[in-house]
Amino acid sequence: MANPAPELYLENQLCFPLYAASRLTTKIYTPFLEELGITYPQYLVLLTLWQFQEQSVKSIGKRLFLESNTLTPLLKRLEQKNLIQRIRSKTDERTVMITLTQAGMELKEKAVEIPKKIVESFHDKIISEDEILSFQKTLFKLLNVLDKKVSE
Amino acid sequence: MANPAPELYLENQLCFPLYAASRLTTKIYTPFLEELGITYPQYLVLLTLWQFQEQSVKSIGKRLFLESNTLTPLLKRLEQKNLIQRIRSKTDERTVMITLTQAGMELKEKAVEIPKKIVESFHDKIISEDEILSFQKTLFKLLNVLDKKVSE
DNA sequence: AAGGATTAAATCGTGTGCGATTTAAATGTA
DNA sequence: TACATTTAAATCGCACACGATTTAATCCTT
Repeated sequence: MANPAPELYLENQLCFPLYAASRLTTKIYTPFLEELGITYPQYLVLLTLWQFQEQSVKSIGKRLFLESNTLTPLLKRLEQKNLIQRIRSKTDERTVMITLTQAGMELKEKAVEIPKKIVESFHDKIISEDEILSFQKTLFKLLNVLDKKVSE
Repeated sequence: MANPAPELYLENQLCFPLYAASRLTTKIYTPFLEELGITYPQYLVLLTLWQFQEQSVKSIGKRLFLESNTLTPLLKRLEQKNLIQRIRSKTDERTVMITLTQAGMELKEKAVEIPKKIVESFHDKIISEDEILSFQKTLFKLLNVLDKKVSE
């Protein structure tokens, strides 16, 4: 038996390279985010707030595919860093609204530099701009399909 | 100011959809892996052992882009489930060799069914087979570039 | 052969992820 | 209006990830 079960080979998987690439890209972000004193998931939460302003925990979760069990502690950490405020809604006491503090809003100015630096550090001729764009397109399509599958 | 800093939009990021898609695909695997009594990272370790046989912790880490701080506790859990053995090498006492137990080898027969089931559950006409293949190709290229960048 | 440098695992602490459950508020319906 | 149902956060426990450090063994150079 030369090579049984090639369907189980790492290089034939889709999930494994997604998993590995996700972790490695996070690693690329880390030194830049350390300068802002935040982690990658915390950065994602701030991205949603910078882009969409005040939001409930639920709403942030929908955008990032996360739930309160992950977000609540993470948001408390952002609150302790004085970047956000957590305020229980008066009209519906079940929901907690998240708003940026002044410091949270100001952090955006520093964050704007990050994507540029990341892209610069990626001047690698192995992958063309076009290839990345069509890759990104499929990635978002995949994300959509996965989201539907998971919530079935 | 209509729409400041579009470079910070979630939909313009590459890392975010990777992060989300990775987590969602893991979620798709979970119910299948639960039947085998293992987690997704544990499944990946078993994949390397099924494919490449006996290996050191280091070697498994190279293939999965993980280090001993993650692998050691994970491997101890696999050992407790009686799926692998951890044996310190006689020729180089620094390295720990990981081998499959009989139960670990036999689990492969069950695992072979998983990729089929996943693919089946993905019969979604939004993404063609070709698109997935070229996506996978770019993904592995990206993984390569990232790995180089990270280890710089 | 001695001693510093390197290497492989392990350990430690912090921060996610997430399934499952709990708590409390709002909603729907008889 | 009562009361079951639904919903939003929070809580709990477990398993990763990973930076930083420690421990022990091997290698390298003189």
